[in-house]
Amino acid sequence: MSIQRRRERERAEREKLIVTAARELAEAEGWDAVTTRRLAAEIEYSQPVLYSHFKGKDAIMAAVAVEGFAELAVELRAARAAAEGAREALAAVGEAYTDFARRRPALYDAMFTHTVDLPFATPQAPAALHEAFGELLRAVEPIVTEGDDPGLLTETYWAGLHGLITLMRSGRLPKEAHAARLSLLTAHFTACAT
Amino acid sequence: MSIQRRRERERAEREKLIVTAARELAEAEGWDAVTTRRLAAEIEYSQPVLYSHFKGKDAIMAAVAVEGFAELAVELRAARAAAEGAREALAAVGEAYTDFARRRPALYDAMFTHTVDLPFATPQAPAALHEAFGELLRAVEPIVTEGDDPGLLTETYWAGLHGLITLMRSGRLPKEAHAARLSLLTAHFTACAT
DNA sequence: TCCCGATTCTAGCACCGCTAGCAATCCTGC
DNA sequence: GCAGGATTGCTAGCGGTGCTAGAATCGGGA
Repeated sequence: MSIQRRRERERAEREKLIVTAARELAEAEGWDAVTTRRLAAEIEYSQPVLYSHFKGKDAIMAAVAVEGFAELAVELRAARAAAEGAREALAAVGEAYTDFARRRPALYDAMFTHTVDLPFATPQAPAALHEAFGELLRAVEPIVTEGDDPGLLTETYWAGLHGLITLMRSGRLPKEAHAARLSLLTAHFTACAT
Repeated sequence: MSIQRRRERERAEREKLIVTAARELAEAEGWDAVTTRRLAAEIEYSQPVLYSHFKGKDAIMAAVAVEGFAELAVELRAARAAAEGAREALAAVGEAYTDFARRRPALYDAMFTHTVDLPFATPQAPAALHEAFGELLRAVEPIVTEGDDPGLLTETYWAGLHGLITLMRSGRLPKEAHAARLSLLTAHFTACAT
């Protein structure tokens, strides 16, 4: 009876331990440093236990990514709540988004860059993912002009943010002008509105 | 004398062979299939010859990427030349860009996604890279409103295109609405201009 | 106390990028 | 024509990867 419960609890704890260790290792040294051997050593278990919890390394990254979506949603919401007008809110959310990516590059990679076996653009996607996208949506909605689809506009704005981040992070865009590019992007999405 | 020449020529031919084989293999089966062993087998030489031409696998990818930049520049120029007005030209270039990425995903990855040891945002960058960016710039320039920097605006528009492509390719954005998102992006960059 | 089942580990597979050191080849000078 | 020497390309191997089969160990129930 209770023994079963205890085992399930311990198992859940160990799963959490794996995800946390993977995330910390990735944030400290990048995902390349997160090998199954290294991760196993970190949690002080042998390699195969990882596979009794997750299908493979990708699934572990996916679990880390889901954590990230929840945190991103919180940060975006805070940024939007702190801003005054609609334009300011969008700018604040854009800055919060790129700031999240800058502060947590490994987490961002798991969420948006790495190939990871998560359902994305479907209702089956994790709730945290929908929440994060919803925060973006709520920031974009007020500046939608008639005739435009809010969802599509949000996706497009999101793509702009994501493009800025990835191109900058890979050295393809100079870091210095990031703020200028970001405000250009936001300005062009809010222009002609209101 | 001439013997030296012949050797240099043969060496250059083999180098070209490596790059071509890498590109074809990548386009046919993706970059994961391009292992040094596989590539060596493809060119019918042993593995270490690759390292007498290139510092490593990344350098081979970089060489493939440079080929891609040249081709992209050509396609963007053609699209711009075929269009009538400034807005139509930008839309055409945007479509040509995303179409290039759709038709040549592996090439696009080498150019814009993969970490590759190429100088990018500096004058030392390959000429083909500057040409490709120049084509984008020439499409954006006519729609720049006063006060905005054309270079920065081009970078921002480029980031939008790149974000749309990568998020769509990784399944994070549904493929169906791509055309709608692309025209939204272009519209928001041309709005309030002229 | 003993046994059985679940759990965890050891050992190993096939692959990766990359390199040291040897063998064969080809050009040069006698 | 032929030996000597540099160059070239090969074989073999290193340390690493993700992942897994099967042995061993541990815990709970009879």
